[in-house]
Amino acid sequence: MFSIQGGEKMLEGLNPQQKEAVLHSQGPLLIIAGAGSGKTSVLTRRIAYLINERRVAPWQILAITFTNKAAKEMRERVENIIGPTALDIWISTFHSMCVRVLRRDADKLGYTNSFTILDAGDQLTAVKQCLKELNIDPKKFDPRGLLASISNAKNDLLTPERFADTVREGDVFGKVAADVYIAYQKKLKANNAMDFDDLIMKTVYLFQHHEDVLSLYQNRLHYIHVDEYQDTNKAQYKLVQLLAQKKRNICVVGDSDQSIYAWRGADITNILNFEKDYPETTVIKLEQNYRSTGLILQAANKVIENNAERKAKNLWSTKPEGELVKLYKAYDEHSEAQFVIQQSLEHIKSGGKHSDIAVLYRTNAQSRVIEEALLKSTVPYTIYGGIKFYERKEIKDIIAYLRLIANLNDDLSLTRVINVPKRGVGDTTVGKVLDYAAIHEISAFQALMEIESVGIRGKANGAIKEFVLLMRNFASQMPYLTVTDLTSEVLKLTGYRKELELEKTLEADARLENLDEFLSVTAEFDNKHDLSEENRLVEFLSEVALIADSEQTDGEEGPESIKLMTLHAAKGLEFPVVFLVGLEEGMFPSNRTLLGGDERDVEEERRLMYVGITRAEEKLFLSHAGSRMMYGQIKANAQSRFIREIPPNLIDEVGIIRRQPTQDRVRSEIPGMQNGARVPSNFGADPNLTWEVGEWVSHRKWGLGEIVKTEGAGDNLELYIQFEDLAIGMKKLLARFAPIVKTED
DNA sequence: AAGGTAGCGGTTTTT
DNA sequence: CCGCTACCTT
Repeated sequence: MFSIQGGEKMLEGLNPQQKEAVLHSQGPLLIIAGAGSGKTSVLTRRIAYLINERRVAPWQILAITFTNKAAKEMRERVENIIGPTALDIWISTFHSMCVRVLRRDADKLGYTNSFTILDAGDQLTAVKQCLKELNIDPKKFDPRGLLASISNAKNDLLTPERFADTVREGDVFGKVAADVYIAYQKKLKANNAMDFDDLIMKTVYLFQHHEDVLSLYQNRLHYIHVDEYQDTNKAQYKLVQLLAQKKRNICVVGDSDQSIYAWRGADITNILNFEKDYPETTVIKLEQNYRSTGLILQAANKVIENNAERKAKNLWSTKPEGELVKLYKAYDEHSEAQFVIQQSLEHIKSGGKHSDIAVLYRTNAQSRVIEEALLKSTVPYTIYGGIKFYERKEIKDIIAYLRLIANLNDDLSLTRVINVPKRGVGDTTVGKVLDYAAIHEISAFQALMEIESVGIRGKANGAIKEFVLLMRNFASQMPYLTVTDLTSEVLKLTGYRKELELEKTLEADARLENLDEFLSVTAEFDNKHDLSEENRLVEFLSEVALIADSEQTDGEEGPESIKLMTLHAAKGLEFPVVFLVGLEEGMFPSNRTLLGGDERDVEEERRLMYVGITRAEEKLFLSHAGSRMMYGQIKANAQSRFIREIPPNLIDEVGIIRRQPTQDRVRSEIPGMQNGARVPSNFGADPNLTWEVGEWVSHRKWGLGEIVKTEGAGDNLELYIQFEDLAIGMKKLLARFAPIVKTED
């Protein structure tokens, strides 16, 4: 197994720079890997080489990635070279790695080792609760903004106290953020919960304050690899530095031109300054691109050249020039979608596969129009991201139940489920319980256990007693049940499933389906974990918390479908045919960026464009729409500056596709309105009109209806309208607000 | 306590 | 445009 021939084989087909990167096995190594330069091959072969030829034990190697998907792929590829030994290599994302460290030693930081992990939604809820407690008006201080400040502070390794010190005199928002951060962190700790940023920050803190823990990992990990190093934030940077400073065999791979995560704290200077941090660094540049045809690559190079803050680099390729980049100006977003379909069909007709094709856009919302068009076509598709499985209400509910069972003192989960399904325990009751808990410094669940002293009587009292009994039962049964059985029992005994079954609506059925889907997730977990594992439930919950939703579509993805995803989700992937849609000023670069007026933000968007272009292997289609519905209004956007940055000689411009009738447009062609005019949106009926019984009107949402009765006058005029659609029936509307127009009978 | 409605605000991007 | 929230009603 450990043969020298193996070593030669490991270098097979690599260019000199790639070989050097594989063989370099002492000291810091910085690999500047351009798009499509085969960096994954280099990384995997390097790891295999260390094990096979340098006889490094697999468990002495750490490889950090940013997504679970990348970790999985890396593990598979190393395994292909050296066999199952690869399973012992510590390959994981930053976050899973930190969870593993913290599950062992979080008690040293005052948390229990079974702490729960909060997702974005939970974080926001927690912030809102803090605002309430601190009597801060969420309208004046946007909870999302505050959360972003807190998150930034954590990425910069600022504790609440240190963050407060950084707030400048007169910075009102900062002052509030500092107060909220303190309350928020206190709340999380009381709930034994950590958010995503905590996972990294607390691990760094643990290493900095517990020498023994740090040494354990420093001594064990002889070789450390970090993929996508340009995406690391300050906390991640520090973490890597702490781990690597003893053995100093640190290999980082990245491309500053593909840094697209500044908005979540990624600090491009981490990679730019790597050589300063480790003066003995060897730098290897991988500039040969093996992915794209010549003209596509030229287009990418030309676009990225417009960035001022950048280290010069020029990707080259020996591939043929290939086809010109195709540019389509569509009439509107619907014809843009039609264009994608037409071209896809053409690709199939000429012998291509659906799976060759990817449609990339700036924001998830853009997928809707394209999906609607695809639904009516014969083209199979898979959307990545978008509506997220783990963000659905029913899934969050059942997870909250499981969390509560794992930790009865988890107030955040408790408040989520105490009245789901409806038990007659409303806001008022919950408020009293929480007040009582706060005064006595106990958890909400403990307060529920002494509900008599809280002073809740009647229906709520009985419901709470039943709830407490149920939860305690679950908690005591937890060690003997698989996660699947536990989940089924919860759904049954809480009446959650029953309630949905009785609803008999399409929506309820979909929710039930999702719950069944969730049960297959638990079943998969149970297959891999023995009942004797004490912390199974906690383990399951952290696994679920760390899954990125863009990854979870994987299992069920139709192999023969075109793929729709955001540009961010496409990073690291490649496709023979790529559509970049919505290339308009205001869409991409986005309005936020343009209004912000910060040139560095535009540069980040440009890097995103660069990422998009370099995903394409053979064909690249760019498109933009002359007009587009945005926020309910038709907007005409200029073509994106990023298109203009591609030299015209690389572009093959294809004519405008004529507008096609769509249902949306039919709906706006109400008699009496000018064709194409906008349907009233934010305001009600025309105030100059009078409304009489017997007249027919058209309502924006409910369609045609007859006025059967009127009440009041002027601003208070109320119309009783019997709508044609029986499912809608009669409605009472205030004429001043109702989005209605008159029709000619 | 629960259900409905008007008003408001929001849209990046994700571990 | 859609979805969420803060009220208002029952």
